Parts: sequence; structure tokens; C-alpha cells
Amino acid sequence: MPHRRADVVARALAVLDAHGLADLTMRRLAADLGVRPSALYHHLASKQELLGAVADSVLARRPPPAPTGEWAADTAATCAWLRESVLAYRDGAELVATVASYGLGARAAYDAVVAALGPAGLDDALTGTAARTLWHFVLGHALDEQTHLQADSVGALPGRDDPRHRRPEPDFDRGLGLVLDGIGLRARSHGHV
Amino acid sequence: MPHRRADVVARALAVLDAHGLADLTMRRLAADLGVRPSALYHHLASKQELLGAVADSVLARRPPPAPTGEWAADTAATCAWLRESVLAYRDGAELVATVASYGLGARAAYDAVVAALGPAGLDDALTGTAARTLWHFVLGHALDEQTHLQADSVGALPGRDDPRHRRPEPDFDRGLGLVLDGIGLRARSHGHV
DNA sequence: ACCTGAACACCGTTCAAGT
DNA sequence: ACCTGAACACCGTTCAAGT
Repeated sequence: MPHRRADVVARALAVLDAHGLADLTMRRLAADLGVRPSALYHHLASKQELLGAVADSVLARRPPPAPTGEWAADTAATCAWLRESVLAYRDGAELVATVASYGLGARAAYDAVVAALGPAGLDDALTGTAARTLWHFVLGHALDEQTHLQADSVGALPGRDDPRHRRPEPDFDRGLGLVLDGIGLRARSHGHV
Repeated sequence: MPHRRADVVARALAVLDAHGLADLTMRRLAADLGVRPSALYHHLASKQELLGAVADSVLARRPPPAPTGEWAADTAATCAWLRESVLAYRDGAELVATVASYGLGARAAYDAVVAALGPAGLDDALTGTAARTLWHFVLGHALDEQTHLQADSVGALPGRDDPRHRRPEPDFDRGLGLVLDGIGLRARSHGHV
């Protein structure tokens, strides 16, 4: 039975999650679909386009939270959504960060951060700066976790190396709080609430 | 004349700067040195090791600024140094970010950020969180510039697309200020000075 | 010590041709 | 429309052998 573009992208997502970004090759994906590599180019123009579509699938698994108008809570919720979305798939953070930095996808997710930030009342340029700062923080942090770099080895204050402690949310929340407070100092209504 | 490891790494840095990270392959580097690809493995165990060494070369071009004890000024200066270091070579940000996230190098640079932050008096865990937040901000921001994504297209508030405006330092400085202020709220002496 | 030669197991992409 | 077959121009790495 013939495949459609959506089948190819869905299968690519499965390969990503099962084997990682390094093993998500056009040839392996083709083999997985029971087809020759050249057949993929009937559905997609390039591997770049495939990666963009897969990244968008990762981010479409769950929709971003609907804004309530409280910028700090909305922004925190949107960042948490982005984090959870990329952590839900193997190498999700690396994929989304790469795709976004080459402008191949993930636009809706970035726009969701900008939208959440809106009611803070920053001027356009500063809103963009704040959104990019949050974007890099969330993806960089998730990337550290997923390449696991066991989190504190990029990390590692000399002398602090407990073997297996998850250090899960607290580190993310504290870092996010840092940035949100910095934004809060510049928001229309000082003190981010 | 035979080569030494340092020659190989120096040549790799030249290839990086002239042709970009995608073209920095073992085969191309070997050809550039007038040698067969297999000869490189006499000097380096793997391409990963090469990339780690090249990243360290990028960061060794200039030493990080010496701390003065004023954490906010020192941290800003160290971030500026990191930014300038990676921007000084083609694809420098991508290289350093990748190498760091896989734990292959760039440790001294990260430690310099931690050291600058020291006098802020945060506890160890929060110092690490703050340092990683800054690290991701600086490299993510530089990456956006270098993949030029023309800066505001990860970016692009809908309706704001002037064609060719550099938007150089201000955006970086404002983003950095955001994070530094967030850190300042948690520093021993509130208000980051 | 430093390198060659030859191989292994891969890549992304194009394009004429089949059905 | 969807795919095959065959090719092109590449990858990183290993290993026996040369000097």
C-alpha cells in the first residue's frame, strides 16, 4: 500500500523516539517503511523538511496552554509545556532547537511564548528578546537533561558529585523564576503578578 | 614533514573558520593536511575528540576576564567574553554549544561563569542553575546570529520585518540584563551591585 | 612515530524508468 | 501518484603494512 506524507512523518517520529536523532536517517526511515530511499523524495523535498515536520509533530502532541491574561503564569505554563513536549520524545530538545535555529519549524511554539508575554506590556523589541531568552533557557536546559550529561556535569561544581540524583523540576523552576523575575522588573506592572 | 596533534587541531580551526562546521570532516581535514584520513587517527582518537579540542582552541583565543569581586560586572564581562569568543569563528557558537552539551570540552569557560558568579553568594545549586541559564542564553543568542536566521526570524513578531538591520549588541545586552537582574534579586546584597 | 592502502559500513540526493 | 534501480559524491573508522 502506498504511503502519504503524513505516514512518512509519523514513522520518522517513531524512529526518532526509538533510536535517537543520529539514527533518524533517510535510508533507515525508508527501510523502516519498506521502501527505497529515493521514494521518500516523492513525499518530502529534503531531510531538512522532514526534520521540520517531525519537530512540529513533537510540538503538536499537546497544544500549548490557552492564555489567561496573567503574563507571568501564562509564560511559566507555556515554558513548562514546551519543556514537557520536547522531553516526551528521545532527543526532542536537540531536534526542536536545531530546527528552530535554522528556521525550519517550531514557529507556533515560539509564537506561543510571545503571546503569553504580551500582557507584560514590554515594547516589541524587548518582548522578542525576552521570548528568545526563555526559549534558549528551556531548550538548553532540556538538552542538558536529554544528552544527560547527568545534568550537573556541564555542571559539576568541583566536589559535588552525588551519583544518581534526578534533580528534576527544582532546577528548571528556579532557572525559569530567575528569568521571569528579570522580565517582571521591566513589566508594566512591576513585580511579576 | 610529520604533523603533531597541535598542527592538526590548528588546521581544523582554519577549516572551520573558512568553510563552516558542516565542512569540517575528517576526510577534508586530512586532504587539507596532505595526508590520508586514517593518518588523523594517529593524533586523535575520534572526531568527537577533535571537535572538543577545536572548541577549546576557540575559547583559548583570548583568556576570560580576571574577576574583580563585583559579581554583576564580572559576570557580564565573562558573558561578553564568551560571546565574542564564539562569534570570532564561523559556527563558533554551534561548535561550543554542541561540545559542551556532550561534555567534550569548554569546561574552563563554564567554570569562568561560575567563578564570576561566586561573590553573589548564592548557594551551590542556585549558582549552577544561574550559570547554566547564562550559558544557554549567551550561546543560544550567538547561535541565532551565526545561523543568521537574521536574528529576528526565530524572532519575527508578525508585521515587523525590516529587511537588513543589524540589531547587534542592544539585544544581547538587554537579554543579559534580564537574567542578571533575576540573579540580583537572589544575591546576598539585593539589587545587583 | 607517522603514514599509506584498502576496506567496511554507512550517508543525502538525483534521475531515468517502471506500474 | 508512487515507487524501483542505479548511480554520484560523499561520511567516520579500522587495520595491516610500510618507512
